[in-house]
Amino acid sequence: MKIEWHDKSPIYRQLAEKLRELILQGIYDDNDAIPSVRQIAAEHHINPLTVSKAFQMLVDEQLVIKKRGLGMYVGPHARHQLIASERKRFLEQEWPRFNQRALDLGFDLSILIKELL
Amino acid sequence: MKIEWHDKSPIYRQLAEKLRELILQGIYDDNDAIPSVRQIAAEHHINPLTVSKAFQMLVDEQLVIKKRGLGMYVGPHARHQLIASERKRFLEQEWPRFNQRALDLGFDLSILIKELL
Amino acid sequence: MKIEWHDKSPIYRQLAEKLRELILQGIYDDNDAIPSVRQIAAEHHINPLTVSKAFQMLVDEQLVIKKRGLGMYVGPHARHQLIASERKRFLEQEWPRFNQRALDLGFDLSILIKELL
Amino acid sequence: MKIEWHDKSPIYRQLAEKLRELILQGIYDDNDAIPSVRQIAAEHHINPLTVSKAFQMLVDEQLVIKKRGLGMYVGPHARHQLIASERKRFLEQEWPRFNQRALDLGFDLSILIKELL
DNA sequence: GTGGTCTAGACCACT
DNA sequence: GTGGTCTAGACCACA
Repeated sequence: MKIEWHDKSPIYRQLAEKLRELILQGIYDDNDAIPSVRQIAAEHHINPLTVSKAFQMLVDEQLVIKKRGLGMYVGPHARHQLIASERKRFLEQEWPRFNQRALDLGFDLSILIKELL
Repeated sequence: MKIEWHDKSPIYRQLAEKLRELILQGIYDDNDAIPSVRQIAAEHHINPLTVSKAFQMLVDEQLVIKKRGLGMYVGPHARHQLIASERKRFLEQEWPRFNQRALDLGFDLSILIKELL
Repeated sequence: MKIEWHDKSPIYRQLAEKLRELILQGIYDDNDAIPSVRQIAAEHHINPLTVSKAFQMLVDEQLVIKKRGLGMYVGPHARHQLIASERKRFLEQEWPRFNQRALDLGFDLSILIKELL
Repeated sequence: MKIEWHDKSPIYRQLAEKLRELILQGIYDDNDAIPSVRQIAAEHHINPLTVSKAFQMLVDEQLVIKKRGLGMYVGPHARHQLIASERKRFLEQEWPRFNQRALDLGFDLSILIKELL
């Protein structure tokens, strides 16, 4: 879990994406507590405000719940919800776009897949 | 060849990407002259400096050659070079990343492909 | 570190060259922060965009690294890299060209050198 | 004698420099006729106006003489004059600058020269 | 605070 | 005609 400083996507998005990944993989399970803003900020040498911004994204997506005075917690059905929404996005957006791209470059995906096995 | 004004990616990148596409498709063939900065700027209601910035990217990638006082020309092996580099990037970066992503979400790509047919 | 306004070479190149020099001499050491675009612009009475252009060159050469929202930093091995590339260019290009030039004009370089001592 | 279109120095300067070189080496000797503007323009696919501009530089330096209705001729003492001025420039400008540059990069010119032998 | 993008308009060198 | 450079000023995202 490293931060790419040299640009690309903003730090707070990188962080949010990584937290989503941890939830998706069940490393942070439903209802688990999440490390505090300060903890994460110190660990990655990030400004705490930036960490907050990442958390806010997750709160807005209802993946994470703020408990006043206690900290952040993974939402009760966060994992299930995350898997569902990601699968939807994959099928509707990533897959067709990727498929088209492969065609444009003259690749036959079914052959590429067979080579993987 | 339209500019998406509300896109997140800057105009000059959009423009560069579209020019790459035109070269890739052979619409601008090797050694062809490319419409002038001012022409493109007028056509799309863009500032000439913005168009210049797009061209500069392509010159840096050696897809386009400047001839002083004359204008921009497609590089001698631009198309071939472009196809090669794109295919390389696809195989080394996009394909593995996409494949991993599908696995994480529990998709079997070979089944998805069969459904396409 | 002065700007030559009446020089043939553009300001942004002069500036880039001067920054390279400062890195080469170790005045800006590896990983150091570099004065901000606005600061340099104010100091030399240059437009910030012009300064940006200079920095962009250095970023492209991987001598300088951008940290989003924070500023520019000298790359981790910038100095070493700079010395190596300059020495290479000297031996491969400047030295043979200069040598040929001296021969054409009928100079014996080894005599010139002795006179220096 | 090739033209570098991809930038660097302007075409007319490149051409003038190359003509100077030919005179210096005695390929165009004193009082010789020089190929016409049109001839050179056709040979190198250059605009005749550009060739004229190069000639004008040489005329201004009194290396070349225009004979109305006849064409361009190498000046009567062109070669001698050229060698003298180039040698002067070499000693006063190129040599010290090159020497300093070598020092900055940590090269010992006298050793480099010995290796040439 | 940082840099990134875009504009409008000016002036320049080159072909 | 071509592109290159520079300015002044605006607005934006990011940390």
